[in-house]
Amino acid sequence: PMSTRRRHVGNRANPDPNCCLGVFGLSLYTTERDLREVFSKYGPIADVSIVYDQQSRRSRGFAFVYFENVDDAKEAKERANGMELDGRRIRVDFSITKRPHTPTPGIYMGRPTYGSSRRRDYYDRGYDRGYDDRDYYRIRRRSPSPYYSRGGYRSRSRSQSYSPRRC
DNA sequence: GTTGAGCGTT
Repeated sequence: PMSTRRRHVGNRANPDPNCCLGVFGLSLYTTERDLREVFSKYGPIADVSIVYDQQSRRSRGFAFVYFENVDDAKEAKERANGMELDGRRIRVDFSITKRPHTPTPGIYMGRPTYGSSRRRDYYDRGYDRGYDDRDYYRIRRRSPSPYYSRGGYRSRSRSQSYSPRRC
């Protein structure tokens, strides 16, 4: 029987819920610090990264916010989508990608190929992807944000047993 | 401080 499972990269219209939110339409003057301040209202943040243009060093106007827990990411997506930030209406959605691509080494990393070398494409291609490396931002995770210890961290409704789905 | 769709290679 054929698998009905979708490809994990997903489609762009309906990204599956996950801990990483893409935030689009940012002002060029919004900083990662600003984003952390806003989004930590919904739960602990693992990381925030704005995407910068390589030459100009300016923000490209979008960013990724990594939550520790998917449920907080869901909540943040609902509440922060359409919010105004630094004079711009921001769009918030689950990210379809998980992390920046690993830079390609630029040299052939596969086995030496003698003669029949259809293998080469296989090895070359694999290097640029990296969408599934779930451990990537584990090692980049910083110490918890100071913001949600100063009272802004929303308490769970009715304090029921709550098992966070971590990512 | 461009006026702006976008899913990333510090």
